[in-house]
Amino acid sequence: MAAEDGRDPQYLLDLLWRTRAAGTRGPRGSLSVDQVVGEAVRIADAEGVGAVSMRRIAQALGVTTMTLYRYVPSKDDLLDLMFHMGSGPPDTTDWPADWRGALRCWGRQMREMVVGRPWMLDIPIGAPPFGPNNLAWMEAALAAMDETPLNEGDMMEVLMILTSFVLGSTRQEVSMTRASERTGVSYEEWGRAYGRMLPKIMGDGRYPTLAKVTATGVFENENSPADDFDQSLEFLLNSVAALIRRREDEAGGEAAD
Amino acid sequence: MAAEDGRDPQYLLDLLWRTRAAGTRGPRGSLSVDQVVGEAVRIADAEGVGAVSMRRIAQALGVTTMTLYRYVPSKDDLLDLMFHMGSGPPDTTDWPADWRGALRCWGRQMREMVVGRPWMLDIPIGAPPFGPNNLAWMEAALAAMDETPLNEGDMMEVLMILTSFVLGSTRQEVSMTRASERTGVSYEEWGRAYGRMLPKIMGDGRYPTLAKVTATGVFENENSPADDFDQSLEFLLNSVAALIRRREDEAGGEAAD
DNA sequence: CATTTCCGTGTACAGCGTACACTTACTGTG
DNA sequence: CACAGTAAGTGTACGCTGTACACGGAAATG
Repeated sequence: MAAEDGRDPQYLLDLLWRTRAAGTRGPRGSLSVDQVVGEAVRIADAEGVGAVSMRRIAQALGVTTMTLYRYVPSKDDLLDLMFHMGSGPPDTTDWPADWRGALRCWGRQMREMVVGRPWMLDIPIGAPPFGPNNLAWMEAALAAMDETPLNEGDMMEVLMILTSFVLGSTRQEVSMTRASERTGVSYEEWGRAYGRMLPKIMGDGRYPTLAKVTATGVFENENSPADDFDQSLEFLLNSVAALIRRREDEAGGEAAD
Repeated sequence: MAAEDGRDPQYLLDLLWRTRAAGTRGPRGSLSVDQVVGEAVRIADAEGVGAVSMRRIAQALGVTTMTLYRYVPSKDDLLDLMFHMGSGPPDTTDWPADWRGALRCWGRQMREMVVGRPWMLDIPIGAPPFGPNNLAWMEAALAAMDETPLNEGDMMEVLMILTSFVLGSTRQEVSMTRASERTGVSYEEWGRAYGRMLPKIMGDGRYPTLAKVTATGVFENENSPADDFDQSLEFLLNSVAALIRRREDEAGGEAAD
């Protein structure tokens, strides 16, 4: 059956959306895709994505390894599913009504989610983010901007920029904390190793501006990652505010037309 | 020897910067770290990071597998090195002198680099980006902003936001093109599969805003990825310009003080 | 009941990263 | 020049990975 091929985009989408046909004949399966992916997520939460193996999942589920392939076409697809389902939808219950407050909550919550599940950043990009949860995140951000005079193109652009920023900065943050964990010694040790490197950097004249900037002590700032994140997020929200103001002016001009 | 441990941050930094002690006794090695990493990069360029294995590299270099471990402590570290060296420094020769033009070139060139080496996005984050090439990229952006009234904190923040944006949006772009490649059928097929999905999305009422936005046909826009990127980049540069204007005003106020 | 369908299993294979013990060849020192 | 001392490169081996394939048996339909 061609539809069983994991490479068929339709198949992966069906997997994501639980819309698989599911023939009526024969015995019912004892597991579900959610159980398989859920167990994989549990393992990744506990020991990182490197600890996720088909045998391991199967053992935890009390079945043989090959059984899993009745529910998931391949491990690559399983990883895709883990990414799509591991995120979960945003929790919008306490969000304020104004666009800026809502987007702020959106960004913060997204950061927290990824920081809490850093293995999501390790999953190589397979399919574009078209799962239910990803769409829910998109929906939340778009809904926040719906009341503004931004047009659809604007909204998509802002969404894209915010998403990139959140994932990118979180990625950087995780790389730091992980470097400490992996080497067993913390921030300070890394800082000292880096400090030993700095003279060479300064010395060889290849990075004059960087040398100047580091000399002012920007790297020794003691802000928490969350604070740094918030600050940059406000910067971006300011830009969005400016864009909104521009669109307001345009609308005003049209109305007067 | 403790320093030989790949987990020592100092060791990795030495590897990055080619500052290893290199005892004088005994036979000289026939290879170099650059050769090993270079071959790994060549394989990744040709067949993706998944095709990079120690045996494969060794074979291409005409040595046994275990020989590689004389130059590189582990495959994880090799991947780190690939990331750090695969990027190469930016080419600033044709960049304009004004900050905006320079940052625009910086962003575009960075995108092109990653699009040309998409496997860089597949390497799980190991160490923070403290290699010579990464610092060169930082230096280039900071140098562009050096003439502006931005303070050091501003500059680092802008650098961080721009980097996140470039990597994040490129990541998204690569995920799209790769999904087509992996499934063997192109954009259109994915579009159709997605189109078949859309009614369900519209129907279940969970994504009203998204439904509204997609209905306006934003997704059918035929802009090239590069155009979309440029547009968002300009948006961010506008924000930087606004920040610069604010700092100018502050400086003016101080001067009048 | 007969038949179709498909779940779950067992075995097997090719490939992976790398620990370890070893030979070999080179180099600086006595 | 001879002799350590040192490090380069090799070969073998182990435990792990993802998954192809063939099979037995249970379940639901006609």
